Amino acid sequence: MVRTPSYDKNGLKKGAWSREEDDKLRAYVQIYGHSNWRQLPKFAGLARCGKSCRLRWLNYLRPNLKHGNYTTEEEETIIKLHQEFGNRWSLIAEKLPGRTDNEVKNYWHSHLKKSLKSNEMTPSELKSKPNESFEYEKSENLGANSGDIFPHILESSLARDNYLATTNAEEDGVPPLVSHKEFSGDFWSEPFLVEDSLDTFKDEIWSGKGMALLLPNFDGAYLF
DNA sequence: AACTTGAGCAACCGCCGAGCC
DNA sequence: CGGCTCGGCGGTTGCTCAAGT
Repeated sequence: MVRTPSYDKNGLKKGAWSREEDDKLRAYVQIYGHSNWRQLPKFAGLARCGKSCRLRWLNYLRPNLKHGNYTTEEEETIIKLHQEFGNRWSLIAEKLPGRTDNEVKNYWHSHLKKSLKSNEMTPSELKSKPNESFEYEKSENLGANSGDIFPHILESSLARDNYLATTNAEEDGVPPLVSHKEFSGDFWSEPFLVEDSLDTFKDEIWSGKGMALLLPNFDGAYLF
């Protein structure tokens, strides 16, 4: 389900994100924010491009994200908004709290698109006939009323929940990240550094004369 | 049991527009 | 005004795994 990690010619890592990288990115963004995605990986100690970090944050690490288990209401909203806006996934995702454009897009392509292609029924209509067999795959030419699509979707959602149960950091026995507010106070003698001062800050760290930057890691701490 | 196929989804790629100099 | 940088977006790809043969 994830790409094999590899390195490009610039030494930047590509492919699946490791738990450690997730922790680093989450910690950094929650402390500093993400005013500059291009510079972020450098300061966060990640061998990733800014775009990759941004995508990972937006699609997976951002707080309040929902995964899997699309409700009938959400499915209907997606269908309705897609009719209205077309492939404007970010626009559609805005109307679905906790959902990302990437997730909506994937859900559309893997579930709703082919469902609607062969069946004009709404999700609620389909769910009201849960015992009908799932036939549309075998009978693409049958058109409307060719089968029950959504039981298949729900089954898939449950499968994804199982997947999440084993990969979700919090459910993995990892404590939730301390919020930015909780870091204020003793954690930083200088809690927030503006972009300009970061370079100096970093230089001092690398030269060994500065203080160590401790970012929270759930197995300890990151030391720059 | 071994192999094949297809679904599902995370992540990458390339383009575009906004903002800045 | 033109060039550059950056963030955002949509399309596509690569990989895993479950189901089917």
